[in-house]
Amino acid sequence: MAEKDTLSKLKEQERKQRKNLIIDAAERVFSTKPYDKVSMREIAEEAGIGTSSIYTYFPNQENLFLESALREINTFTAKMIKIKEENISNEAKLDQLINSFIDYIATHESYFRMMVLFMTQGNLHPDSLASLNAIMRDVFDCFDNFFTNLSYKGNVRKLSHFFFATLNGILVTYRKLPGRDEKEVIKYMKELGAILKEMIIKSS
Amino acid sequence: MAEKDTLSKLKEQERKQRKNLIIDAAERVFSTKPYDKVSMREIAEEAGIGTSSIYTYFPNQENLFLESALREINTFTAKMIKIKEENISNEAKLDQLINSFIDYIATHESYFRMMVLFMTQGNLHPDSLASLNAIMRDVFDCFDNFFTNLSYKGNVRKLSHFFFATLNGILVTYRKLPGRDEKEVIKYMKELGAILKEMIIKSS
DNA sequence: TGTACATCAGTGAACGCGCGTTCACTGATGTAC
DNA sequence: TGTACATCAGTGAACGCGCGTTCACTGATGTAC
Repeated sequence: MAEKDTLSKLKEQERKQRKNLIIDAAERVFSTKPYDKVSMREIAEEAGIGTSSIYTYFPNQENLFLESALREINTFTAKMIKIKEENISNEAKLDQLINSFIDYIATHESYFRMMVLFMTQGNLHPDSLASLNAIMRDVFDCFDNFFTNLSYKGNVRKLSHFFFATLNGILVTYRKLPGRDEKEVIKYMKELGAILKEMIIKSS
Repeated sequence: MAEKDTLSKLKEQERKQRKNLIIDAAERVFSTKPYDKVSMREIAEEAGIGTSSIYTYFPNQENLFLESALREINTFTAKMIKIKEENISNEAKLDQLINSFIDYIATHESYFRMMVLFMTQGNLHPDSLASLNAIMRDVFDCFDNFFTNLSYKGNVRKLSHFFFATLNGILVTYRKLPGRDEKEVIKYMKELGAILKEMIIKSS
């Protein structure tokens, strides 16, 4: 009985590892083009497996994309927590948070676009939606914490929503500026982020 | 000679009218589903013509979608100019501007999503890109005007960019809130818009 | 007025493509005796 | 140790679908004489 349990646990672990290998491959593909141009065939090829093998680990495309996005969001949350624990002023933390967000999303655009899609579209499978909401709650809790430390006087959660929306908006709106290269674009996005910071500091 | 000219002018007008009829049909279809689920066949059916007839007036799908979006943006710009000319305080104007933007976009979601796509994707035909940029310049000029009247002390165009990004972000991010109906969503988006207003007023 | 011809918006059917997904099958590995 | 069997991850080929677009053609309208 106990042996059987550990055996099935091992199998379960193996399964998770292989899922992760596929997600790794997906991540590599996503970094080269917008998510909606990415096909199951391409991810399979990058992972070095047959296309149909993906379906041994993921029931369908939505699920693979979502699990991939969730892993990515978790990575970012970890980054945020690190910033929170740094030994610098709260204002400097806010500054770092904004700039990290911009840097991170700008280099992980597919995930960002995917998340926007998931949030906007609303056709997600209920389970998927629940996972996504749970992870987003973590992100917002993290934001809340920042603003509470800044002793913001209004509704903290609402400010977090506003904060998130503004950063999303900056990224969505100015990702491609005609005639400017990536570096310049990111620089400009950070300038807009600085306006956000100033406004929040003034409101605190 | 003169007759030929007027004749060809008439033809040109007719052509424009028919293009507009197709765009009308497209608008109706776009109001029922996200733009990326809309097909040429569907627009043709709504317009009561054969699918291939669309190609008499538009070279391809991108062009039809873009012209449709441009017409829509112009409508909104006209709305903004109307607000600007109202006989109310500058703060009230800002308030109206934000709320109109949210109302308008929330009920013209396809166009909004399309615009986001056009701006984010950057694969547009150069001519299309030029048209889009021209129209966006008008929009930003309009915003600039508002903020100049508020005697904003910083870089006005940059504030316009920030303003636009934030509104976009609010719309993109909170369009579908799980468990809330459309009315509640719009109300919440306006609450977030109010935060934006407060912050801008404080910065002026 | 009547006739032959030109123009051109509009058409339905078909083309070619890429996609997500399924399915019958393979072959390596583990298990039982 | 050897043999028969079970399991199951992995596979390539195929299915079915919907799409944007093209193309040869039609038929109404206008023009020339």
